[in-house]
Amino acid sequence: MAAKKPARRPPVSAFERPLVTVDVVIFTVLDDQLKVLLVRRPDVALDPHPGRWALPGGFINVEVDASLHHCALRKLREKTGLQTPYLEQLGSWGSATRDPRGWCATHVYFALVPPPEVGEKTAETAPPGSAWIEVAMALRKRLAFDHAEILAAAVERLRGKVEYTSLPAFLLPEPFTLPQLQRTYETVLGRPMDKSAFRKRMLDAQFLTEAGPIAGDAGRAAMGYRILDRERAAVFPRTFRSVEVQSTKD
Amino acid sequence: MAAKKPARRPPVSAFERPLVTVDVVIFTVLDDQLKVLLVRRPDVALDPHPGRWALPGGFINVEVDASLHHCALRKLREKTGLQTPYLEQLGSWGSATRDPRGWCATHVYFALVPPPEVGEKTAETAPPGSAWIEVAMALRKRLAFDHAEILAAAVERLRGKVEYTSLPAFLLPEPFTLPQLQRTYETVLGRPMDKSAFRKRMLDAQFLTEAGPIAGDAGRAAMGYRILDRERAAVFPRTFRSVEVQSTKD
DNA sequence: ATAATAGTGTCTCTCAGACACTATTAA
DNA sequence: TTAATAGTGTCTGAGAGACACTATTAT
Repeated sequence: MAAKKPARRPPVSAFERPLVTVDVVIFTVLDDQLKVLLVRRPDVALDPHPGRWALPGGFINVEVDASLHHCALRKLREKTGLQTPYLEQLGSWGSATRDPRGWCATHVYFALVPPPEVGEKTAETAPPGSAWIEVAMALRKRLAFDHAEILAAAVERLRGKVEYTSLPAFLLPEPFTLPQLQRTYETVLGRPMDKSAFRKRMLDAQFLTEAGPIAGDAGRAAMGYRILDRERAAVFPRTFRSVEVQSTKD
Repeated sequence: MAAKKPARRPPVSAFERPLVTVDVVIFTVLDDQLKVLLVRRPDVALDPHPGRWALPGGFINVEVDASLHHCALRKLREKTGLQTPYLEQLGSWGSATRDPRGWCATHVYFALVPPPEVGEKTAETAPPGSAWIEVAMALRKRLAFDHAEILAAAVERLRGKVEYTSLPAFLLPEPFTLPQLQRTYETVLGRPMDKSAFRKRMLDAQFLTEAGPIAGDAGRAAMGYRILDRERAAVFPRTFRSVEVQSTKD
């Protein structure tokens, strides 16, 4: 998609154009913790929030980005090298005051990726200037712009959808086992789940396909699975623990 | 929120700024049909889609719009005069090709409003140049830009959420009765529902408050209700007919 | 054999739907 | 008294959770 030089056109709108950015909230599960990829803003005085942690993102490049979605994929690729993440639009945040440089609207995506490959111990495998940070800790930091609010919304959306979808499967490298998947659910939701109910639910939802047994460090080998359709998550007919969720409403 | 004249600033981004618009998908139930408010684009040659039906919306005005949300509220107010609708962000659509005038991103909101007040027969009470159009018919029209795709996404989101939330309550003028609310659910979803299960579900969800009996045209008067919290919809622990929804998956 | 993990069977409780029932109002 | 609508009671079936059970592997 070659971008042509914009030809001369009459002005299409009397209004000043806002700044337009795309940010990506990239989640993974690493060391049994839900983590998010943050980048450090350049430590120069003319940057809006020098040295602060921020979500990866930046201005739309109308010359190379065919669409918002492509722009998000590009930024994700630049940060993680990944080609086929789970990527979903989260929403947009725009106001006169959220960026000191002017009226600015950002389109936010959220991505689920498997943890980075590591040599020995899971550690600093993030690109330079960026880091995988545990979500609760990230929320405690004073992030740049309104990124704390955006991150909170992303975490809420993730936790909410995990209650009734197969989203955590996208946080694992394939093939994975059902015990690994259950552990991922438990990490994201922060509570233990019943093994039998969990397995029934996953297998009944028909979104996995067997990929041969996988041996762990000890005990019986477990069946490996792959996601049938990486384009969309499976939706379960009920949420987990719907009863308790209701009763805690009071 | 007085907008000051933008002072001279150094350029903050080397990139050309995209066009930024806000569109609103406004739903109501009128004559037992789910309808959407559409506006006719001006019938002049320099308009991108002259004479076509489109979603109400337009460019952000950085002088008057404090935020995207305020912009959506303004457009809604301009079209319907309503102050307290249910308003939720649907998503954003942006690409190099969706608007012939240039790279354009639109932030789409969807609103649920009670039907317009009418003198005698429900009919043309929409503002000039606009009309309430039944959703299936609107989807069949060749709308301006990618508004057909956006409308389809809005309808899908609405129908999806209606299965497990109290959203249809925002389509009725208050106070309303449970039979009226059930009829609204049935209109939106296009299928009949069981009265007993419906009532149990609504009352158990604790989002309504009694507002005195309301007499209909015939038969016993029904209890009127108001929404307790107009800022958010109630979420039910299960979807309606989760069993059948599952079985139709095959 | 034992420890460790994977995977299954069974019981119970809750809730949604089906549907028949009662209640209230106007003519 | 009847028609029309509002509202309730009761039964059933499906599925989630609890938890005890069996299965498989390495040492």
